[in-house]
Amino acid sequence: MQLDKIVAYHKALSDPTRMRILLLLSRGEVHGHALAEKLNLSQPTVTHHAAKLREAALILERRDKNTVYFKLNPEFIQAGSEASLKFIFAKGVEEMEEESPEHSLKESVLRNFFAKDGRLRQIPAQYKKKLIALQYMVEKLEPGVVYSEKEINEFIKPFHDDYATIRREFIMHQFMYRENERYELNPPELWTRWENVK
Amino acid sequence: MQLDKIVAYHKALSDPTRMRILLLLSRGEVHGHALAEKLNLSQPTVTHHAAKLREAALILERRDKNTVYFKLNPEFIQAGSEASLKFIFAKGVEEMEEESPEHSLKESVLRNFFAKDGRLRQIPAQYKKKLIALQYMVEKLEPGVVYSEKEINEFIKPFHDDYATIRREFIMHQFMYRENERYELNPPELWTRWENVK
DNA sequence: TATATAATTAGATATATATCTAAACTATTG
DNA sequence: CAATAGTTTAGATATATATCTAATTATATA
Repeated sequence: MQLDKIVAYHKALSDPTRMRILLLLSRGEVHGHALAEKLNLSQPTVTHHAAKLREAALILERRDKNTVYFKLNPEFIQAGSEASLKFIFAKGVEEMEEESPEHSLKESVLRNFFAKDGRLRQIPAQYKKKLIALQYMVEKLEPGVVYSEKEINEFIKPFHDDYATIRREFIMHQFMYRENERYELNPPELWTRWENVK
Repeated sequence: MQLDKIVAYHKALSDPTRMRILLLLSRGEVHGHALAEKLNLSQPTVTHHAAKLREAALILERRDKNTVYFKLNPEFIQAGSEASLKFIFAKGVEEMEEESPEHSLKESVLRNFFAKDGRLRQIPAQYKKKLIALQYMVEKLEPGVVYSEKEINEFIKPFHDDYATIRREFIMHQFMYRENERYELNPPELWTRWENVK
């Protein structure tokens, strides 16, 4: 299920009146007039909420003579709940897409911004290019190792004198995280990817 | 969990931006600035959504220097989902409360509105009393039996001549339901209870 | 065919909320 | 202490929505 559906599901359930309607329906079919009566609401208000619940497929209806009977659609109520959890906890299911022929950009940045001795001539001003340069450097750090701020500074200095700015950018774009002066590489899934920049 | 909490839970999840924040957090801690950047939103907007998620206890925060890191609170995300389903499907858990000393009212209505031969002198105008009279009659029907409209009319006639009105009231207040001219008693949990009338 | 009943639609109103910019606050750093 | 960076607060705006009354539609009944 995709974002919109899941949001619609929660929107349908995010109103106390609609929740009470569902509770009333849990004992069996109830018609519109009876709902209005039991909730102390006008019938148009019930129609309004019924429409919302119907759009989210949380209730079913049948008509007999003039009267419309509502009942729960339990499968969909449950399904929405499950889809929602799956969506949130779907760690990295859908993010490992492209890695496409933008290699060319990467190569040109590495060629143009880094000298033969490996020093960074200047910090790229263009966002995409800056991310490429940062990622290039950060990939030379050891995953899992905890660095002190001083060690990070020493690591950066051979690339560029303005180690403070670069260290900050490492944090800013999620290449690293920091806790009590101690720095550690983030898993690559967390990095802000230049491939994803519009 | 009570209504308000459950509604608050779904409200927190009923916005696409907040859903995307949770998705980003599912890979690990992310700080506010990075969220704003990845979602293309201003930082105040991120603060706004973070507050909503925090109020619903769906995320946790830690501060390091100037930076606030967010992460999921998975237990509460799951708990809300479960509580929500339990609430909706809690058939009749909490509705079997009172049955209190209002017996007096019931007795007085039965005494005053029904003659010794069992006929209903008149349909009570007062809502509460009308419900008492209707329930008294309807309790003489057999649960599970399917009646034709004609049979219902014949059943009512000994009580009162205006069987059409009374038959309609049976449906209206959920004592019975109707499908294709066939009438059947509803389970008592569905009846509109005079005990619950304000 | 006229009346009655249940539901829906239309339109109005009031409240809520998602977003932004600008200003203020809180640490951190030089 | 001055400047910087990340966050939060305040205030404005635009959109969404829960509710109501009045009018309309749909179906049933006399």
